[in-house]
Amino acid sequence: MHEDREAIHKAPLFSGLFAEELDGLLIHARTRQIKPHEVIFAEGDKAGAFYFIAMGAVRLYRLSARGDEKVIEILMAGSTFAEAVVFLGGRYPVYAAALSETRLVEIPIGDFTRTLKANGGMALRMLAGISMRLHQLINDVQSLTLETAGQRVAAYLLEQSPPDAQSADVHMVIHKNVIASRLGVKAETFSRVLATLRDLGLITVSGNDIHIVDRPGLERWRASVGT
Amino acid sequence: MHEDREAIHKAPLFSGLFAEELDGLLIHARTRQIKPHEVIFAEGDKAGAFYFIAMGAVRLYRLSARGDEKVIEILMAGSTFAEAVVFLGGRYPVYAAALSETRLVEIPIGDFTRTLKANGGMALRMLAGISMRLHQLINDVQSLTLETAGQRVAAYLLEQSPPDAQSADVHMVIHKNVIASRLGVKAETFSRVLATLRDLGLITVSGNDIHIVDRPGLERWRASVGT
DNA sequence: CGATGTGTTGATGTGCGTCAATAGAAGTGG
DNA sequence: CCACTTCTATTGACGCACATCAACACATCG
Repeated sequence: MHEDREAIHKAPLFSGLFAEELDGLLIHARTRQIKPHEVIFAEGDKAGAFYFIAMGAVRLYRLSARGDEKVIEILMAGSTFAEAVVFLGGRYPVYAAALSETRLVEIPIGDFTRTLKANGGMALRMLAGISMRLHQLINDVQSLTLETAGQRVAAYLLEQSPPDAQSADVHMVIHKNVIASRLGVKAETFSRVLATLRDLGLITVSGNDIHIVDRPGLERWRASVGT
Repeated sequence: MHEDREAIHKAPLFSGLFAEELDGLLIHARTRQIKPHEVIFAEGDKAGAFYFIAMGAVRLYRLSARGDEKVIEILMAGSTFAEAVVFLGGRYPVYAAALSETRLVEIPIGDFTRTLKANGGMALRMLAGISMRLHQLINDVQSLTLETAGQRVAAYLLEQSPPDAQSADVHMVIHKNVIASRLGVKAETFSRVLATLRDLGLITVSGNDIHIVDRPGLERWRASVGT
């Protein structure tokens, strides 16, 4: 049926569904091809669907009154987003835009509620997924208020690499200003932090590839200084 | 059965339950009396229960490595909290402490999952509740990164009063440093912002009571300046 | 009435944003 | 394949919003 049917079935939210249930959900689904920077939906838009990312990447963000942007979340292929919108009065609470050439599967929320009610397991998986994002946001709030810019950047590098490694490589697929905004930091500051980490011999940078030379050292730096 | 049974039934999460279902959930519930400042659970504690506030108030917070505190949420009587913990690997992601003399109903999560699975409506209400808090946290993240301290304080005053009123009264039941932390601001700064708003004739302050003299003016101040 | 806790106000410091200039990297077209 | 534009990233100089440190005013309470 859908070209991305298999990939969709692997998404956490849908993984427990029977084939027929999934097909039912996808009956009215359609594929959308999105160009880089193209806006998928705007904050305040009437929400009629949620999305699965078959290919590409998406950023969710908010705009301030003055037009400044804060990236709330960066999503890669295989993720779903805006599922929770079903419960938020039918308006999207954020903007969504493509970071690169992206293929989305747009799933109308139509009778999604009914599906959820009928399928207890799916409701639980959705609760699990939303709870994790809740937890993530709590972490964000904490680090935005209690940690320095340096600590947030260090934390980002650390969580992008396996916890128990002595050294590791981080490949930044997306533009640095997007990552910076996600971390609640200006691009310039992000750049400066990487520079000091490089000068300390904790990392090496070449283009979009960061090599963490001394992971334990980076952890220590994060805990102690952060500046 | 439970002395607070009626109040519990009014909580959003439980309002749709049949009497027997509620009773089933409360079989193993017990009441806890908590003194001001007493810690209910700590971050990282093994999570065995969630809570209903029958009386009093509770703050959820995080601690930084240096011991600084950020209040994530302030909860009043009639609210439930830590429901989502069922889906978070069994550890509380925050601290919880009483703000005043407080009576809690502690509900073991034991067969909560089973109840959820059986009762589709309850799962949906829980999804709705968690989604709202998700939305709230997105707002927090945005205002922490894109708004000034003054704007956050103004926003707080505005959301504590009816939207369409010309003037209004805000009674601050809890200590100002707790509110300040909730807003991501130091107590001194909170105090200073209130002082400038007073000097501008937008509010008057007497003890824990704030009178908003000119709500539209406060909205305008928030939008324009915030400093 | 001292003691302890909570809020206000002043003086000073600083982390990070802002503004600006430059260097690369990448894409475009002849 | 090379000029030319355009975009992203880096680095420096500077300023400001807010934190920090500190002194004081006022409560409340034993």
